[in-house]
Amino acid sequence: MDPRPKYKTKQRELLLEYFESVPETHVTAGDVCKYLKSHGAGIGQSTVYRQLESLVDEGIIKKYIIDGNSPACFEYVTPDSHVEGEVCFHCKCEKCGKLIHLHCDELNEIQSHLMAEHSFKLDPLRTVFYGLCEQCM
Amino acid sequence: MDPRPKYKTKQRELLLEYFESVPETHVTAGDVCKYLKSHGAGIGQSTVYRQLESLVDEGIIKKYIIDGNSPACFEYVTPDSHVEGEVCFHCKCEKCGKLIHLHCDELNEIQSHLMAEHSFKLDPLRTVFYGLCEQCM
DNA sequence: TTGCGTGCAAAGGTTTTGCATGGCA
DNA sequence: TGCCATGCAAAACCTTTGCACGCAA
Repeated sequence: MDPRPKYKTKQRELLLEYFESVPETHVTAGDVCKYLKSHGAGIGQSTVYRQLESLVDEGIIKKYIIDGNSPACFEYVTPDSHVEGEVCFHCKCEKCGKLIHLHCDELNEIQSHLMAEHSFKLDPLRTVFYGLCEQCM
Repeated sequence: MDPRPKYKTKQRELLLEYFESVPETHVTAGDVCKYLKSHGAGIGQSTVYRQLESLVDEGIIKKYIIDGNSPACFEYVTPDSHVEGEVCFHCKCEKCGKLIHLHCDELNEIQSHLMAEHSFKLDPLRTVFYGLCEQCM
């Protein structure tokens, strides 16, 4: 969006390192704080929140709002997912609360279908499928 | 699903009346409290939250999470969207807030697909597709 | 040197919970 | 009568903000 000038700080590097070390994983702001603290590299929580916001703006990580009351989830956007344009969908079990994320081509068709037939541009970042997982059924 | 409504209380009726009086509108828990209070029928806020949760479970109202930090929105689901045997999906425009009801066989395939390929039992009552409507695109 | 980034603590706002009381069936 | 629902206040929770200090460029 806007190429805002950024300082390269130690805290920012630590965050990036952490995210790169856990690809395909949803982490919360609290997770980040706890992890860094337990590794002797504690960062102030306000810094974590502020950096997360920046990284989202820059498109380096993605923010997911799974549920209004649980904390927001962040996930590293691997460089090759830009190329493939792969969409990630999320399923949340209403019973056990488990979060499942799907990379499925067939589900991508939902987007095309909604766009073509219903003129609706689906936002995979916000949309979550609720239901029951295998164990809870 | 499960016979959720147990008692018919005055507070529950007030809430239902209110929602029926403002169809096609999204209101927050705070709006409900304020409205009822200004009409001489104040209800404890915990009751409001607890009833809202029940009504959502029963499919009478829908809950929308537009943004993680702003309060959740609720909206009355009109009875005609409860056409028998038909599954109703909901799309919510993130920009103008418009709610779109979809009765589409193709979308029913999503359920089958999720069940067959991902062992996930989709709950159409709870699930909302977020995105942008035609006008807002 | 400039001014953004950081960290601490405190505030902010929404939602949940504990517990005694009240009301439906 | 037996439970469930209610209401109040307080707690819990995530996130943001104010302000002084530190650090990158």
